[in-house]
Amino acid sequence: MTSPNDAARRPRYLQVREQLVARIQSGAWAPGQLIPSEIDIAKQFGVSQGTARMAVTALVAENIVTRRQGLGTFVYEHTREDELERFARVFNGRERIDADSRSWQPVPAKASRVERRELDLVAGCKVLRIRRVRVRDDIPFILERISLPEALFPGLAAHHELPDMLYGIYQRACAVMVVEAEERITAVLADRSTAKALRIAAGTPLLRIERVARALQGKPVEWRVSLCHLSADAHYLARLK
Amino acid sequence: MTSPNDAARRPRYLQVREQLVARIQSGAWAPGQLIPSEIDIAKQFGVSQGTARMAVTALVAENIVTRRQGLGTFVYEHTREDELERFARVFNGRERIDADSRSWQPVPAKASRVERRELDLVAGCKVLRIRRVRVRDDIPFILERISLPEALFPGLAAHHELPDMLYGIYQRACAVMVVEAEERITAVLADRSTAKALRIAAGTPLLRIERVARALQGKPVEWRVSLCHLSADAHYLARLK
DNA sequence: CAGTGGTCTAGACCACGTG
DNA sequence: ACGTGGTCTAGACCACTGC
Repeated sequence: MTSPNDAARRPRYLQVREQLVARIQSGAWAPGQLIPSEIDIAKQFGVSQGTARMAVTALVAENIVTRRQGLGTFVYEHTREDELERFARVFNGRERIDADSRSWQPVPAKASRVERRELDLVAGCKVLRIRRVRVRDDIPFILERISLPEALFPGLAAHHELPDMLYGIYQRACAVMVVEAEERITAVLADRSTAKALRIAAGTPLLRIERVARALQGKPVEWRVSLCHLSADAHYLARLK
Repeated sequence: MTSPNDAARRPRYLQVREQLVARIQSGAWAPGQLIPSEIDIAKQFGVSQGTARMAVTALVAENIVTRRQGLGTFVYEHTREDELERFARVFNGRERIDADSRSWQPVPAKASRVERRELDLVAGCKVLRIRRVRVRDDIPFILERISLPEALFPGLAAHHELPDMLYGIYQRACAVMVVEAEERITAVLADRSTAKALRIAAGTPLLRIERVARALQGKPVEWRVSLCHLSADAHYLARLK
């Protein structure tokens, strides 16, 4: 049954979707937590199971929620494996490269012009900066600079040793759920300091990957620039559909 | 009602999906053609509209078919705009770069070892090779080698001038529908002949993009290697979800 | 076993594009 | 006005998981 004075004529299932997002965003439903069954959702919102299901399906498509048959539907939780699968696009032959990383402690600073633009911040905002080298079999191959809006990541500066995959930390320690990212890729030559950090010759061609990661509502929450020295048959893999 | 002796217990909607794919693959429904309405499909296969709809939804997700509200559902047709949107990932600032191309006529040849591996061909198979330079404002910026299994592209060698976007031609002239692709990306230095073709200095860093495009059933139908000279704020854009 | 998501039905009405 | 896809209902049974 559709109510007579329908709010802006938005489909019911999208309205339900929005309410569900709100509960997740508010933290009422924590990462990894079981959310109500489709039938319960239907009852709570006064819609049929089919409509509740459409709402949940939308969330699944956005990676906000995960369905497990026979178990239930859970708030998406970043795991190491998951983050590798979704966000680590550098491969060695057919194998995904998983790296270790050696990072400096996050450093607070006033956001630069570029940081303000990429992270959608106003003048005067502060950021946390992380620098690190990612290694594979003790061989450094990615030099990385990461910037985060300080306001969204309270307490992160206290972390001394950060893991290689960060989005689990963002989610658990700071309640920031990364749901998508864009990467802009170019080819550059290693300058002297980069070459030194990666233990290669200056002038070696590198892949420069600039990523902006976004949370719910498309809010940019991380800007990172990675300089990658790809050996032999290593490459960045993109899927086009 | 589900029949008692259900074929391999595959969901009905997937069985319907398969039948629809078969009709498209056979050419019974041509590119751009209107396919039967969901209600007609439901009647033809003896299922409800909901089930027919699930089958069509699966095809939409695979880019095999396109829904247009109020009009109907159509077999996917590669247009220039569409191919740009889906497959041209090189941008200049926020704008997608659309190029012109100057191509040599396709040349038949015996498939090399690499071509056999990438295109999944047996020894002795032949390929068509296309070489071209893609230009923007009369400035060459991509040098490209393309290999196609000759068996799938009869008559293509007769084409003298090929457009920059090829998948429309593949589809209309050769009934090959590209539905997905993978790109492996690395950074390389321009060698002498590449530098000459792109009118740049040898040793300039280039983006090397190696693409395998696939048709229905995951069959590889095109292998291409692009060497891209990206100026100023040009870049390759990847979306991660 | 009970409860979940996954599939499926047989309807209904709405929103949209074309004639 | 008509036919399309888009939304929605109120059921049903199946397949899977954990207890």
